[in-house]
Amino acid sequence: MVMKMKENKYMSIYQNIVKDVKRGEYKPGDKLPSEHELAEHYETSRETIRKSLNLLAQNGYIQKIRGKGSIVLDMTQFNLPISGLVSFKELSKEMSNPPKTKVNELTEMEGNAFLEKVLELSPGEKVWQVVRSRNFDGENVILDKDYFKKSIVEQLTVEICKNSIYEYLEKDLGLIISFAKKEFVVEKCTEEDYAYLDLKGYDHVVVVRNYVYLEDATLFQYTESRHRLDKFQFVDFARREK
Amino acid sequence: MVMKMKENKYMSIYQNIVKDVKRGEYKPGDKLPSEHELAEHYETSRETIRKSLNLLAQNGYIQKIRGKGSIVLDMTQFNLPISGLVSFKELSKEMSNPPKTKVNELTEMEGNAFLEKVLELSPGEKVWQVVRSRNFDGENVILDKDYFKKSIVEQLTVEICKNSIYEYLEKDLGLIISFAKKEFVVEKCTEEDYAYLDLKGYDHVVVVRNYVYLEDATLFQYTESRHRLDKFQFVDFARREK
DNA sequence: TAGTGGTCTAGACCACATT
DNA sequence: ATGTGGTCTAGACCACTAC
Repeated sequence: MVMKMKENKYMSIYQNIVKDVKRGEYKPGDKLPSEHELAEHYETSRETIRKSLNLLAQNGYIQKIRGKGSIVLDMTQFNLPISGLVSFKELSKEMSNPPKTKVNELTEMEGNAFLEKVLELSPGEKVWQVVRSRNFDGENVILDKDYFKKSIVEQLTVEICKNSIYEYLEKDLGLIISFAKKEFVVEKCTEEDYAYLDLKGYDHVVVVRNYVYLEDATLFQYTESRHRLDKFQFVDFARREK
Repeated sequence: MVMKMKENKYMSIYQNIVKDVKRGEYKPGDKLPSEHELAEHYETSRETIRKSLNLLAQNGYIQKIRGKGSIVLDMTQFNLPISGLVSFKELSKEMSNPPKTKVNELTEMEGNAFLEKVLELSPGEKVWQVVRSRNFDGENVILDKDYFKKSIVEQLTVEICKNSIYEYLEKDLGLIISFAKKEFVVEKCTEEDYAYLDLKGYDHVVVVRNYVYLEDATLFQYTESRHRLDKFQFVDFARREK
């Protein structure tokens, strides 16, 4: 779960309670102390506590019930909150057999008609193209095609692409990813899929199209993640918004 | 987008601004009035306005930028917020050629080993099984298998299943769905898929497993939605949580 | 009746962007 | 310096649950 270290009071209280839940201090089915008690314990106001608890609810840790209290949910039911904006690196480091990444292509190019459309490029605008395959247990099962606006990401090296591009963007460039739109669809394999993936006879792939936006609402990245059918999985935790 | 009519101030302000955005009162790229101005205009406190604006941001209508203001996003980019908990009925009514639903099976049964596990049933507990196929343009492309705990949904008729079960649950039974976990995966077709779907030669389906919880955090429904590969689509809008 | 979470207020100070 | 959104406070009243 992506979570910045901010010294906000409500954020640190949130992280504190998450820790308590993970440690088993609070077990599934238990009730948290009331908001009033928590406010007293953390020496803060109730509204601040409520901010922390709302975060816990959003992320599937608790369920708040009016008149009763906040009940700790069974997070193991929601194993791996892969949902949302989690990057490949964060995802893979939780796995026992970590995958290997191979950088097949890293090219600076002008946007073609397709890219101009999906990245809202101005004519002639330059982009980085990164094509990587993800190897799990000796098989290439995911093909990631990333496109970044060069006006925002000026430099990119094979070394960076081998590790986490997002780590580079966030830690080194200071870019802040804010929201993303994902589209899931199944498509026939392309020549590129045949070239870079071990398809094992499958002739379709699950394609995840990802449009990523920065804090100032500018679109800066388009990614196509192409998964061999039998290796695709996605988990989503959705809460009814209030 | 599911949105209850509550007379909460922040909720009605939210709905008001949504209407303004949809009417074109505010256009993509425009800035909303500042929180201070909105508070004055709606004769309320700034915190209440902030609640409304946070809802707008969560649902992809605006992007809030510190020091600058709240910018209206281009919702057409995020066409159909299918994300989250939207039901089939809500989804289908937005389509030009509405699909037909056929109820293949409606049976009251005891939970087998599989259901006991996914629905956390006590031994011998009864469930409703509903098997429906969704017909788009003359082809059966989705097979929905729903399981409801009988202790929560006592009665169920073919008539209800033909329309929206959720409408019945929420409007008639007063059940409130609170959150859900979805799993996406691709699987080989079963005999049932061959029986109820027009598979057009495809031998795999996209399976969406859906675990639905009520307001008091009790699991009450398990659904398996099986989509013919070429007809599967899912859109997700994810915002980095704060 | 007492305790819980949900909403709302009127202020305060802060971090950031613009001028 | 001014204006913006982000955090935080100390209260208030309400709706719901439990006893």
